[in-house]
Amino acid sequence: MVTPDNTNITDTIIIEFSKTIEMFGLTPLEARLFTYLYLSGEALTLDEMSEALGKSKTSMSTNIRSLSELNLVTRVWRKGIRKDLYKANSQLFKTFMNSYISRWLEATNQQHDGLEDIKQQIEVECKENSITSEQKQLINRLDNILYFHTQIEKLFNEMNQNINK
Amino acid sequence: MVTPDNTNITDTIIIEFSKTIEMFGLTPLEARLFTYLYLSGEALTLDEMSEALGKSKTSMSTNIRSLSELNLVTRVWRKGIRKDLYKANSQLFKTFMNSYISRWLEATNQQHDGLEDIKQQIEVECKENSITSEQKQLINRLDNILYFHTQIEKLFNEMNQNINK
DNA sequence: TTTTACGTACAGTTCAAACTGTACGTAAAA
DNA sequence: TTTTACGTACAGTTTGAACTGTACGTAAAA
Repeated sequence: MVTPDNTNITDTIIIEFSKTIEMFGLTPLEARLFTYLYLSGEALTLDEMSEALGKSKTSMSTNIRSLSELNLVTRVWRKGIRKDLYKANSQLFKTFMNSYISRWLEATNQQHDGLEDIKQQIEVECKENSITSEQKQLINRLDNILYFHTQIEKLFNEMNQNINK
Repeated sequence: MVTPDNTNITDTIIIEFSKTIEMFGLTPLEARLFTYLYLSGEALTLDEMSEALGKSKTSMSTNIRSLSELNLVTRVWRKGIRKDLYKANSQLFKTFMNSYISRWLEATNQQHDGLEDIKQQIEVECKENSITSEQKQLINRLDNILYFHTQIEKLFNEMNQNINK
């Protein structure tokens, strides 16, 4: 090896770090794309990413959009350049945690509401008919599930506070 | 509606609650299976689950095994019954959080180690050759990534303490 | 012992998600 | 204005995961 070549090492880091990022719910390609952007340190065009990762430009477009909606990358403007430029947000912990917590809170809130609706429905039916012990048990379980959601929401709200304090 | 029929309501709960459970990284079927077990309240056989969810027995076997490895369901022994019986662990929050945190810690530890190895490798190479500014930047990014892992591990360790206190 | 009933390994199939290439709309450049 | 360069919608293709049925190993029952 005469000239120093960082390609191998960079690739290895990408593979390894992408595994961690996938834990945050990203697809393998989203993860690879983010890591590549992060390591490169600069804002890149779709064509550059496409070239570097060996994937189609369409795929880059789709995946960078996902990352953008998750607030993990940011579009950058530079005068004189017509192409879109994207860079990875560099505050890893804050960036990923905020994104992750938001998704959890949004999703659990949604499902919490859905389950509350179901509970209403049960209560209406229970007034009309007599309650079987089977129904009683179902209501009990449903209450536990609702409480479970409350606990999750509490936990993630606290995390949110801690991370942004 | 003459006879009270909980089937519709139960199905709706399964659909809704499964969405929440999927957030913990379970597949749709794993989620449905767990929810069904949880709502039924009793220990069930593979055949009963297969019948109830309309999926093959093989599929039940595979998925119940996954849930078991995640410590979300427990195998139950009852004398005189040859079939395997499984019940859902009923302490939802504790059960899911412990399972989830374990997976995060295990995974991030693993990847942390992998990245440390890469760092060693870089340091060896840097002694042999002179360090380019590009390499310097790569090392810096890698350090940030390693620190990111440290932060995640710290966070989940703290969560673990809080949940089991 | 033989027979029966069970769980699961494995190969094949089905289905959904990931990915690509083309073709189009749009906005800058000429 | 026309031309060029870009991002992306969309249809088609590929790939991998989910799922099934059969066939087997094992242990209880007869």
